[in-house]
Amino acid sequence: MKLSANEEYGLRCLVRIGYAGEGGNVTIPEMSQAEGVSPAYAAKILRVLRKGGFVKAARGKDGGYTLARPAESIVIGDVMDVLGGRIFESSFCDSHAGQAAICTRSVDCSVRSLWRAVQVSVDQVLSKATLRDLLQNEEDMNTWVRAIPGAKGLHSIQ
Amino acid sequence: MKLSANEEYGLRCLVRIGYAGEGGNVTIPEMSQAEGVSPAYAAKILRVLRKGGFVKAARGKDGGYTLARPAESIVIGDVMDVLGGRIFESSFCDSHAGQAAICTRSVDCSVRSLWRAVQVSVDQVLSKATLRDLLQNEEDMNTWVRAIPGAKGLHSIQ
DNA sequence: CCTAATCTGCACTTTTTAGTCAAGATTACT
DNA sequence: AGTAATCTTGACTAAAAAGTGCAGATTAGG
Ligand code: FES
Ligand code: FES
Repeated sequence: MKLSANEEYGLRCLVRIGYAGEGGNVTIPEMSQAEGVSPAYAAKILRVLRKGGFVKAARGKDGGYTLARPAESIVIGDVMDVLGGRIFESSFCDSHAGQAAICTRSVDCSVRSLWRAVQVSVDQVLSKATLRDLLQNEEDMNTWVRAIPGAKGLHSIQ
Repeated sequence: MKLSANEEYGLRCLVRIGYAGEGGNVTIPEMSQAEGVSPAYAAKILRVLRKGGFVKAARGKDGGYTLARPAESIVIGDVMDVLGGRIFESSFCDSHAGQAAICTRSVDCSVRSLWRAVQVSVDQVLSKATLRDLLQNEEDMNTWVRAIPGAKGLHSIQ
């Protein structure tokens, strides 16, 4: 249950494009430099974001990437789904099925229930976060996080 | 942010051993059969659980695996840490640092703040779940999940 | 039309994770 | 002691994810 490289760099690139603001565009060499990844790799990640409909690219001289829509309409949960998939997908239990009583695409599996709970818990945070929320500094972000309704316990973030 | 094979099978094996109850032991061939993985792979996973201190093994004829301590004292969060690591580890931002203003082991990174929030959110569920909780059927488990204090929104689980 | 700056697509290599194999060590039973 | 059932270990192979390379397409500007 770790973040994949795709998720990490993908989100960071998206934030960087968001920073450029309406009309401002960011090129692959710029992002490569800023995030410390190779241009080729940045390009690969950007492709995923583009195919996901979060950014659009302009080719040719003076080209680069821009947000495909306003930052406040880009939900981080959706971005993460595209970049790295979900923790709990029901297909998982089908393909990784065992043979005995529990965990056999069983209608009665407590483990599956737990995964679902974890997924819901994550969604609770990621579905409320938009790119707009990330375009602020860490302190403001922490304030935002503490304000997530129903996310008690997150108060432990300092 | 997907479950790794280690996490999935590891937890399932642990549950299976838990089912055997105090004194009851489960062998590698049995687990292999039940979970639909090869004996060798089951052995590899069990080793992780053993080194993590969750199960203990008895060798020789009539050997097998037993819980190292009572199910209610085995916290699933701890098991997951051993099986697959955590979503947000502060070392991550050091090793994957970029070079520009944001995300450079920066003291001011909103993305990092979000990862922390997600981690806390997951911990909220996994630190409250013990193996005992998993040794019940899915329906009871769902009831348990809904009762997590502060986990509003999890009510959407049906 | 030419050039330089840019994105695009796909195939490739490297690294990590998943999964296998085989030889060895331990124990219960006779 | 001998045998069969069991776990233990480390090295091996296979698959997936991460990361690279390159030839091509697009655009702005002269
Ligand atoms: S059915 Fe998927 S974990 Fe049990
Ligand atoms: S410092 Fe780690 S994501 Fe920004």
